[in-house]
Amino acid sequence: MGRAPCCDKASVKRGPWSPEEDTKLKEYIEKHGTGGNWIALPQKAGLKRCGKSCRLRWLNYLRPNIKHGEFSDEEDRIICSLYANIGSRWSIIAAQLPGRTDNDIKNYWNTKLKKKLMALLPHHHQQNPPSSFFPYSSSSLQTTDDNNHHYYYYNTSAAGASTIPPTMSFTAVPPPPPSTTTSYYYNYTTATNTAAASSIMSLPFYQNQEQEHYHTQQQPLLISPMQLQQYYPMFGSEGSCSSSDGSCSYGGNKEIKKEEMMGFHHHHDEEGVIIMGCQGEEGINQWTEKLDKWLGGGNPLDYDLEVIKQLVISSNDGLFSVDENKTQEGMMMNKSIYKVL
DNA sequence: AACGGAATCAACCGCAATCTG
DNA sequence: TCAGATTGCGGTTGATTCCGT
Repeated sequence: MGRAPCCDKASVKRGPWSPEEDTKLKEYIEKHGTGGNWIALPQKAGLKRCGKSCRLRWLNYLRPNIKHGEFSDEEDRIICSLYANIGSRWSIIAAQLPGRTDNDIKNYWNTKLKKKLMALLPHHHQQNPPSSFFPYSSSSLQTTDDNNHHYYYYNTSAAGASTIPPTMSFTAVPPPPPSTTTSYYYNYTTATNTAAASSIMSLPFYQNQEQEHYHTQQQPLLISPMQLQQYYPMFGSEGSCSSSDGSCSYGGNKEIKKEEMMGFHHHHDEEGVIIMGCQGEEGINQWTEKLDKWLGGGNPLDYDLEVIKQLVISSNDGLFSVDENKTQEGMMMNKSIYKVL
């Protein structure tokens, strides 16, 4: 037996709501509540509408304290930061924006905010977008900066998670190393639960346009450890680093001695990627110092802008032509990277 | 003024999760 | 425990408005 339709489509009204229908629905709910049963509500309220339609109309338009109109810069920042961390889970994002509905935010993102961010992108990115499915798939991302430096990323978030996963991580993968060298990756672990995720809302996500081209080949495009500690206090992972010669190289041209990695939490994940982390003020300071040494500094706030840009251009929504060859190339690159670990 | 394409956004659709008897 | 009912969500559609020519 198939699923019963939620209502008889032939006998219910569809399309835009009239002011009279709005009034009926509003008055009924204000007087009786929803009764926990949207399916039965339209009949009780004297509406020839599907229960689903009533629910949508109430939640998106009629309920009290709905905010309409322009989104503020702060709201933009919140949306972008959350999108960068949890993807297109509009209901969760909407929960952080009082008065905004998931539908509103979704529409705003798809029609305006995404384009706004795209406008900040370097031209070549728009012409040759990298392929990825950040943040909830296990796939690679390749991109190229203005100096024709190549970057490879690997997202280690759980694929297909229906709720915020216990941990989310994003690993920046430097360019493939020479075949004889062990590669070094580093990783930032983020939110542990919805409460932690909600703290993302104040995460600064971008700086002005002038700052967007700062990075060099040695700088993965991520938020800084300082930011991480500020917003994700639980940051850190456990384990130990081991490799055949006790050292790791970064980007194929920077050797990181095993001793230098001591003092940080580090381990290989199931894919063989070295995950590093730190805890406490001292750990953060050490981490920052090491990163400066390993990576050559840079403005940490710019990391977010790049992450969000990658999200925008990788949304795979048909706005951009995805080069399948590059996708495959990126995947193969990552596989080859794992092999040398 | 007329037309066509782009932009906007309310509403719908289908699926998965959750609830309930 | 299970099947059907209901809810909630994200993707998509299509009517309307806007804007450039």
